[in-house]
Order: sequence, then structure tokens, then C-alpha cells
Amino acid sequence: MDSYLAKILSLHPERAAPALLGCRLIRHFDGQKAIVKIVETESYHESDAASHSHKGQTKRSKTMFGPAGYLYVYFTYGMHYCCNIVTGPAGEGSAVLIRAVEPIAGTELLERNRVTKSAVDLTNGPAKLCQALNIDLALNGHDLSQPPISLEPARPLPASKIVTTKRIGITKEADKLWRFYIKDNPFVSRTK
DNA sequence: CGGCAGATACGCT
DNA sequence: GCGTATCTGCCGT
Repeated sequence: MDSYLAKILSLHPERAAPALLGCRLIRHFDGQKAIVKIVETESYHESDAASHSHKGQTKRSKTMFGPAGYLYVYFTYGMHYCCNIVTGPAGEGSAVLIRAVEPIAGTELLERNRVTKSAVDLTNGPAKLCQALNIDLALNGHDLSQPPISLEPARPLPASKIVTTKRIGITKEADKLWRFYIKDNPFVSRTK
């Protein structure tokens, strides 16, 4: 794996999450590929009561305790999948939730997976992007250096382009400023 | 465009 | 049993 990317992924999720903004996910579909840019992330760590890893390793959270650079996919609300990138050293339960992405190439491949009324609706939420990228539990634990989904680094964004806020949709530890998004990007899920 | 209810099933106590 | 790292549609401005 790219050494710069490996360095980002080795960080504590509070630092890895903003560093992953701008990085790309490449999703292969039958020899064709779609490329998306990560525009919104959240940090989760075992020290944090809102994290699936907080109460120790379980069948669901097992992937979070593995090595960095793997995909952690979970199912929630009876119908939705969300995907995370595992960070930090193996044995530590930490990951970065991908909350929104911007399609860069192969948008038509994503549109096959998800019907929408507007362009931003395709990928401007964690469950939406999983549907568009066709990510489900079968990809839990997938190595992101390999197809059919891989992660590519980007140059770090200037601090002026990164907005830091409270996380969304949680009740515990709701005051932590562990959500990060690219300023003025139209695909960010919720701007206040 | 903003707020709210309903859908729906799995992990964990 | 119960709560959930969400989305959608439907209602009101």
C-alpha cells in the first residue's frame, strides 16, 4: 500500500478522519470503475461511548479491531448499511465513518444502483453512498488495497477547507467535535 | 425547504 | 425486549 496512505491510516481516528477528506474510493463493477471523492467523515474509537467498539470486541465490531486499511460495514435501522475505514493499530477498535462522497467518474454505474431525484441525492449520506456503491455485509473486512473497492490517497487539504462539527445521529458523546467535511462541497450530508 | 413519523431487523442486555 | 453512526415520503409553510 502507498506509504503516505498507510501513514494516514495509522493515525488515531480523530486525526485520520480529516486526513481522509479528498481521498478517493475506486469501485469496480464488471471491469468498469466508478471513482468517488470522500467529502465527509466521522471518527469512532473504543474510548468513545458512541462507538460500536466501546464495549470491546463483538461479532459485529470485530473488523474495527483489525489492522488499518480494511472496510468495516455494518447494518442499521433494519434496512441500511454504512461503511467505515478501519484506522489505528491492530487490536485497537477504531474507524472512520464515510458519511458522504462526490462522484468523480463512472456516475452512471452508481445510478444503476440507486434511483434519485437530484444529483446530490446519489451519495450525500452514509447509507445512500453504500447503496450507490453497492456495499453490503459481503464487503465487511475487505482489504482496501485491492479490487473491487480500493482507496487512493490525495494531497492533504488546507485547514481552511475543512469544517469540524459535532457528529450526526448519535446521542452518546454528542459533544465531541469528531465530524469533518469539505467546506462548501454540495455533497456534504447536512450543513447547518 | 423544514419537521416529523414510519419502516424494519439485527446486535446486545 | 429495546435502541439504533438512516432514509423517505408526507405534511406544513
